[in-house]
Amino acid sequence: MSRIRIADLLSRELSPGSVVVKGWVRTKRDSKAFSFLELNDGSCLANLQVVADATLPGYEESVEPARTGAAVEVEGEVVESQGQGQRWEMQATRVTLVGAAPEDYPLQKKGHSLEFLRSIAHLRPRTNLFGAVFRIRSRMAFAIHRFFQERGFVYVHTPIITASDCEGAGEMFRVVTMEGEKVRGGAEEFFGKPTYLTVSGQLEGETFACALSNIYTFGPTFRAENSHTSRHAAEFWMIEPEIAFCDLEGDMTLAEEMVKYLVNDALDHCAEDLDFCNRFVDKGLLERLAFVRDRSFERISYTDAVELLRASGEAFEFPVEYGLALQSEHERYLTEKHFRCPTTVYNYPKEIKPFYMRRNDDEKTVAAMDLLVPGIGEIVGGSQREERLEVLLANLREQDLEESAYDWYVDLRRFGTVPHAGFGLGFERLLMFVTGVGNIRDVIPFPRTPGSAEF
RNA sequence: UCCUCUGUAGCUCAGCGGUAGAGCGGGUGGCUGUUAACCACUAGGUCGUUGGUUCGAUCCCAACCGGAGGAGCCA
Repeated sequence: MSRIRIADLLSRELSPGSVVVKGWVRTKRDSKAFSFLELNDGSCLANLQVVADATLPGYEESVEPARTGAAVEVEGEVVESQGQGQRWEMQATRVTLVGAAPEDYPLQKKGHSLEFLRSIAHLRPRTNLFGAVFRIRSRMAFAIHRFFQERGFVYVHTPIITASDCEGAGEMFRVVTMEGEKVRGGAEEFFGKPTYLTVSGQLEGETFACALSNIYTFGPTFRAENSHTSRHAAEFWMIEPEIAFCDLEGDMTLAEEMVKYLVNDALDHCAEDLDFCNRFVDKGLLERLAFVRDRSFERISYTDAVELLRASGEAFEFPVEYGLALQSEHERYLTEKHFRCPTTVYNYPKEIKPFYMRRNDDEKTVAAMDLLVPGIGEIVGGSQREERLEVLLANLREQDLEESAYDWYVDLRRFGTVPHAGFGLGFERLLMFVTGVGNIRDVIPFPRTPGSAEF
C-alpha cells in the first residue's frame, strides 16, 4: 500500500479508504482503551488524528512509545471523525514505530520562544510556525521563477566568487585557499588575485541583459557587514532582474508588479499557512496582504519626499535635508504613517548613490528607486543604469574607482549600448513581509549572522 | 562599530544580601472520543563565566561570554 501525504488526505471530498501515512507525532493523548496520535508529515499545517485502539497488535511496542517527536508509519481506514475539530481521522489497523524520540526531545507542544527555536534550528522545521514559513518560502521561490518565466525572462546564474572588490555594496568575505593552517596568498592565490563572495550579481547580470534582453538572477549573496538587526544576515538570497531597453519607469513598474504578483500567489496558494501566521504572528497580516494586492502603490520623488517629511511636523531624530540619505525613521514615516502602503521613492541625489546609476537631465539626481514596505523598509533597490560611455567613465573617476577593473563592464557601453535598468529584491525581506515574521533569522533555514554560523 | 536591554529547572518566567519558587514540559498512577485534554503524586537547579565588595553574593560592583532590540550599512 503506497503512502499518501496528509495534505492530500485531508483535502479529499470522499474517504480514500485504507491508506498508509508516515510522519512525526506532534502529541499523543492516551486513554485506557485507545490513544489519539496527532501526526504531521510537513505536507501541510494540519495534523492527522490517528485513533489507535489498545487492542492493536504490538500496541505496547509501537503506540505507547510514540510520544512527541517520534516517527511512525500508520496504516488504517480514513473515516469521518466522531469528534469536533477535524473532518477526517484515521482508524489505525497497524502502527509501526520508525524512529523513537526519547523524553529529552526539546520541542514541547506548547509555544516556544523564537530565540529558543533558533538554538535548535535543526528541529524547528517541525513546529507549526517554521513549517508554515518554509512552505511559504518554497512557494515564493517557485512564484518568482514563474513570474519571470511567464514574461520571457531568462534565468542567469551569475558567479558566487568574484574578483570585483568594489561593487559598492558593503564589506565582502575573502575567498582563500588553505595550506594546512596557513592561508595561501600573493602570487600563490588560487585565482591569481584576491577574490570574494559576491555581494551582487548585477554587473554580470547587465552583460546578459545586453544580449538576452530580459534576465533575472536568483541566488545567495554575502555581506560581511557587522550588522546586528532583525533585517540583516551575512548570507541571504537575492533576486536581480535586468531589463534591456528599459528606463526607470519600466523598472519601478516591474518591481511593483512583482511584489503584487508574489503577494497574490501567496494568498492563493498558502492560505492555510498564512492564516496561521495571521493568528499567531501578526493579526493584521491578511488584511495588509489583501490591501497590497488590491491597491496601487505610491510613488514619490526623493525631492518631494524630503519636502513632505520637512512639512510633516514630525520630530525626527535625524535631520531631513536635501542631499542626505533617508533614515529608517523617515522611510517608516512615509510607508507607515503618511501613505500607509508600499511606496517607491525615486530620483535620488547622485552623491549618495553608486557610479552605475544613470544621471538624470537635471545633473543633480540619478534614476534610482527604492521600494519601501511598511514594517520592514527597503525591500527593493534598483536603478536605470548609466548607458552613456562618457558619463560612466566620468562617474568612475569622480568616485575614485579603478577604471581598468571595470573594462568588461565599460565595454557594454562601447559596443551596442542600450538603456537598461534593474533591481534587487531581498528574498528574506519579502518573506518577512509576506509572513509577518519580524526577524530575518526566522525566515531562512540556517541563519548566518555576526558571531553565529551554527548548523 | 556604537547605544539599550537581558542571562535563575528541559521551556517561559517570578524572586531575594542569610538553606531556591511557579506554570508548562518529563516520569508514575488514574480517568475520559480526546484535541494547548483532565486529576493526583514525583524527579529535576554550581542562579552564564571569572574576579571583587561583604561575616555571608543567585542578588551589589567590574570584566568577559552568550542572547535580543535599535542605529549605521544595506537587501
